[in-house]
Amino acid sequence: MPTPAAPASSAESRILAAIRAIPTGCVASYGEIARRAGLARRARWVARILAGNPDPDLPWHRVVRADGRIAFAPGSRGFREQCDRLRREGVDVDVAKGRVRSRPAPVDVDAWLWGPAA
DNA sequence: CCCGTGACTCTAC
DNA sequence: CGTAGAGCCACGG
Repeated sequence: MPTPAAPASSAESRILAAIRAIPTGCVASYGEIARRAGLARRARWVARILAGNPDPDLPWHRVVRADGRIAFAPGSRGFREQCDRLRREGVDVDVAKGRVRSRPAPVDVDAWLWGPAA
């Protein structure tokens, strides 16, 4: 066998790579990550992978819903940690709404990524 | 094999 | 800008 820590599948590893590719201070949606990994319509799968992801270095906090909302339940531990991590990176987060506040989503950008407020 | 579940998304109202 | 409903997909019982 190659390595005991080998990825479960190439698809999964592509998803993880897409998440790691999100620049600091930016966020991307589950669906966009899936799309980038060549797996359209697999947003829920991305979520499932994140839920079981053991890698502490993975920037999971940069992944949010398509509308910018935090996927965790408001007030939950994951919710607070994600808000906190994003804010530390300079992302403008509306904690009350549980949503990333940013400039209007650019439709023409190849990467559906929101930057920190220019 | 059917059914319920979930860190989702899109369309309608 | 907010809620409601249906669609979607992988997974476990």
